[in-house]
Amino acid sequence: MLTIGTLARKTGTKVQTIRYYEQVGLMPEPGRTKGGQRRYDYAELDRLAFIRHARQLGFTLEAIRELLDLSDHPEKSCQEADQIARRQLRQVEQRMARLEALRIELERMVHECSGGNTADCRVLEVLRDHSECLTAHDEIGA
Amino acid sequence: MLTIGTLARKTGTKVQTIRYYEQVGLMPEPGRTKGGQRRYDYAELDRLAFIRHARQLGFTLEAIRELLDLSDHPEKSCQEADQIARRQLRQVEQRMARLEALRIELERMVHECSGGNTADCRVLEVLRDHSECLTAHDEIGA
DNA sequence: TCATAACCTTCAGCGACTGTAGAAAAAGGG
DNA sequence: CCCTTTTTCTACAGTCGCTGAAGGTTATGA
Repeated sequence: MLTIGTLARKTGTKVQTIRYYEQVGLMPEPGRTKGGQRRYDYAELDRLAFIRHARQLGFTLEAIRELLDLSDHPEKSCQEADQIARRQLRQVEQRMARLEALRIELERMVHECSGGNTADCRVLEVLRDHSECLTAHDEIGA
Repeated sequence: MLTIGTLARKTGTKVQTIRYYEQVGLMPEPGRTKGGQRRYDYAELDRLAFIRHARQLGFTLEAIRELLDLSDHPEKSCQEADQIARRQLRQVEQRMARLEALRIELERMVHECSGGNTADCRVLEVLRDHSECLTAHDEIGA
């Protein structure tokens, strides 16, 4: 039987995060000691490791919920899990494309900065005048 | 004199967002009609355009606050603005590197999926067993 | 037995918005 | 001038995925 702290250490998770996962229904309500402390078994450790790994790959908690559900039903088709992963891959690719556009623009800004005073700072100038941008970067929060 | 809605349309911002920027001190408190509605002039339009453009380039509101402050003081050195932009560039590059690691892992997952049932789904399998990963992806929220 | 480490619940806060409710103001047409 | 519609107002709750803190209780090892 594992305490929440042990579980946290083994998975690189904060204790509060585990309780949070329980609160939002990603982790089951575990057994308790008669004093009210949570006690976990290895199935729950595996589940948490799964969640953390999926988080590291950028899956949202909602997507992880679906993946866990699929994982709990081995007779279901793999297709759904595959689609969730593909969706995630597309999102990562899109984010990368957007970041690349930003990177180019930022690079141009800092390379053109000659180091005078802000009155003729290229960085500020570009920010002031969008039309100076080469690339379109319309969406915020890439 | 521009209404908040006009300002919103001209800059591609939501009306609430403009009010939010005012609340957090990024936008000044504008003049009001005797009925209490906000009225803006072109200086405020420029300021909002600057903010939105910087947001599109991924700058945080805190960084934008600094950039606006520099922009308001043309006699200051350009160096600070340059450093903020360089910092942002580094962050973008770091995020891209992390996303690239994720992309590789996700691609491998979906390519290996053969389409059976979830019992032997590669996607779920990789998520279950971190040791199957080629790359390290330790930080969450790339 | 007792110190202290780990645990408990509850709630607030982060960043950057977004949405909603309910009311008031402005603008345009008849 | 009146009426309708659109816009604006304030205030507050919700989003995502945690994280931290306050203040109290339980478990553990010496």
